[in-house]
Amino acid sequence: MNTTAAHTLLLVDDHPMMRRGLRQLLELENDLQVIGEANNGIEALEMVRELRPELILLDNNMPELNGVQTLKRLREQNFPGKVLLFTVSDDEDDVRDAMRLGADGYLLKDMEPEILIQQIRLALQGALVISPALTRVLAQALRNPPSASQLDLTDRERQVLKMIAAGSSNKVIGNKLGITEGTVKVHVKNLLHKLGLRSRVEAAVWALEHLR
Amino acid sequence: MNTTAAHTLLLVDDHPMMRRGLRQLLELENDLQVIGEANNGIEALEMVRELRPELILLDNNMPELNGVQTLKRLREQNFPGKVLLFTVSDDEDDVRDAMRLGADGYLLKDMEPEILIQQIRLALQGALVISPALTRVLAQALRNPPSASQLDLTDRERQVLKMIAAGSSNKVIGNKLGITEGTVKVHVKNLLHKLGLRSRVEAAVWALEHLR
DNA sequence: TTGGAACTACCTCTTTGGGGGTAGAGGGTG
DNA sequence: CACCCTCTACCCCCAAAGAGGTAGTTCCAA
Repeated sequence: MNTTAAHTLLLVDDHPMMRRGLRQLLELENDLQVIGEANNGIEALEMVRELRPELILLDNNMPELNGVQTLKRLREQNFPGKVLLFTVSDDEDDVRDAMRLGADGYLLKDMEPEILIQQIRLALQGALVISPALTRVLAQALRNPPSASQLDLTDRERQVLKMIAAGSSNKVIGNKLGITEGTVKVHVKNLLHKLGLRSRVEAAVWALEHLR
Repeated sequence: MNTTAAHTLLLVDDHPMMRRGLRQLLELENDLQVIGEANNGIEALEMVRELRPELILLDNNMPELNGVQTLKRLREQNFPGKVLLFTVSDDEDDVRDAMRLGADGYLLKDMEPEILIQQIRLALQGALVISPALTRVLAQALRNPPSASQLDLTDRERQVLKMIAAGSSNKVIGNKLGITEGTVKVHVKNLLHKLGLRSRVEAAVWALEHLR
């Protein structure tokens, strides 16, 4: 035991096995204490209110509420602790959104466990920790500041986008939403413009990688 | 120690942290011994030749060679051990392909670790182990036998499919492949028919979920 | 109250996509 | 050899997608 109390951590990941691996890894360190695990963003927000962890390890790819969206909510609620994105995605938009929303770090899951421990300690000391593999992505993100990202889509556009990603045609989408095909085309047009994409296929791919 | 030697296992997953969790979990059991870890299908095939494990835990979603494709290669090489798919995907086609290719089990990553141990032991005894959550999917798969699945696509079709999933138009694909747009349309037509899909968007989604 | 954003609907226009067909060249294989 | 598969290329035809525009409604905030 150290003279200071152990730092309290919350793990957020939709894979129990991943949480298991993390917890067992972290419990070997006596200055780090996992005080909770959440399956998704919604659960995480609830647990944060009760447990007040010092640091949250946040997966990005989760159902209900993804990591970036969870981070946004946390900051809106003035959560005072550290938040580290810990995910497989090295997507430029995700990284940029996370940084803009005030993440304390962005670590990739393919890193060595020992490095992860080290980075968590640095983050707890107030450092901004980023996987070295992301330097190119960060530079790129700085070079393209005018990217809108999913956060600027309207509800309707996000709804249409999800249906595009499900493979639906404009006509089918219109029927399901109770609006005309023409109106759907307007939403598609606008959403493509906001995201800087050129076709619904690109939109579908983008949606699968960024939504949920 | 038991009177019999421990069973030898190979872990195949592209996430070091997931392997870590699995290994630490499995090492608590003295009848199970992890003798190797592979990052992807290619590595797994090499390690199998050297290590001859009794059982392989195989993630499906991996770069280079996915789980189902790795299973196919293993069976072609007459690998005598057990092979369990251990993945997040409950996709009907993946499950069906795995079963057709002679998987000894198909387990979902959201299961409880204790259950996983138990299922591995059953598999080693020769049982066919399936996550209960897959019963509906299995029934569905039996009801739709005429699905072709990715395994029947030609190399060219798979190549075109990947470019569709990258958001490329037929014209762009043609340019990149050095063939006419018309020929690309032929490949798209054939590939859509083989996969039972109706548009390139559906194909893109399918590709993202099944390829790599 | 004025302004703006979101959602809706319609218009025209061009490009792209997808189904159907035929067919030739090259590579295996029974 | 004949047969089959793959890849290539072309044809026609029609549906779908996407870019551009105008414009009405509602609702919220300055």
